[in-house]
Amino acid sequence: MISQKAKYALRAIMALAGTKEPVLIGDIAEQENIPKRFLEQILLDLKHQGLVMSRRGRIGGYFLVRPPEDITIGEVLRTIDGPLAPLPCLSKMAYRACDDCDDEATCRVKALFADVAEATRRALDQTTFADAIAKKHPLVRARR
Amino acid sequence: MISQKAKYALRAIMALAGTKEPVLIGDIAEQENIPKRFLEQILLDLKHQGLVMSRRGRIGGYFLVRPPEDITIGEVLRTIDGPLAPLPCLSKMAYRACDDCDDEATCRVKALFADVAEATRRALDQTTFADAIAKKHPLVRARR
DNA sequence: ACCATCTCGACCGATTTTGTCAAGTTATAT
DNA sequence: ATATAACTTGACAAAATCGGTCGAGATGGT
Repeated sequence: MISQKAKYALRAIMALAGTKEPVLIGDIAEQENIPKRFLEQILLDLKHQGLVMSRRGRIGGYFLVRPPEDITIGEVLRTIDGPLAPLPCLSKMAYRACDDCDDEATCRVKALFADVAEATRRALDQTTFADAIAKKHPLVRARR
Repeated sequence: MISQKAKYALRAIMALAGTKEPVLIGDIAEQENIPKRFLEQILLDLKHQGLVMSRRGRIGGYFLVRPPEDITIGEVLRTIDGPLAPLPCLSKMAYRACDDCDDEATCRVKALFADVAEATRRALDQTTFADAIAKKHPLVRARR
């Protein structure tokens, strides 16, 4: 399960996907029904990660750095929820040894999850926001 | 990331995979370095789910109901960590509407995750414990 | 210079995670 | 029979995470 925070982040990005003009935090919050002060944090995280940019002052707001078809779910989830691998030792982007693993080379848990981790990584890093917008209505799904 | 509890459960099952004789909780706990009282809870959950059975009294212990090659990671993870879909509305086994979703049919978040959910489900439900034991050493991995 | 807006860090209650413990109940070897 | 090793249940609790709030300040268009 993804976190509520991640869900907000995804919705915020989709709210920005329609326009090139900066959008106010307040407008995104209202449109997507997200607590404003919480959304501020989220957008800040996305900004630090380089997914969005902001302009200050009057007529300020947030906007996407790249077009929606170049942004993957994986990037957003990693930014908000942290590593997406099932085990720290299987994370490509944020490798970390498991606390209780003495010999990673022969760890059966790691072996068990190797293919799973690869499959989910591929899925997450291949799905872009263009896909979501394209198949807005499940009944008229478009194949990529 | 899977929980520590799930990791314990997986290791416990692998500890049972070698024999048909009942294995003592204490022995599993010691061998796999799992807190005993905690492991009791975990095994109980697995038992309620029908993955393992137990015998009481002297010469008691736990043992697998099915052979390792018929037990998938998905079953264990669902038992211990709950639904494995990224969104409640995408769970096949434990469907639940998202709290904040007014129209599921046009929900862009759901659309975004449709393929991801399917990919991870397939991976989790196709990987069995036989696979893990087979490729204990990553260097001599066997293809299924 | 103004002021809407973004930025930063601290804080906070509720829930989940990761266990621990006590008091039973059950089965079986002897 | 009965002692005993083992399973079962439920309550409890410290620590981490989640979901969100708040105050004060920095920034930049007009």
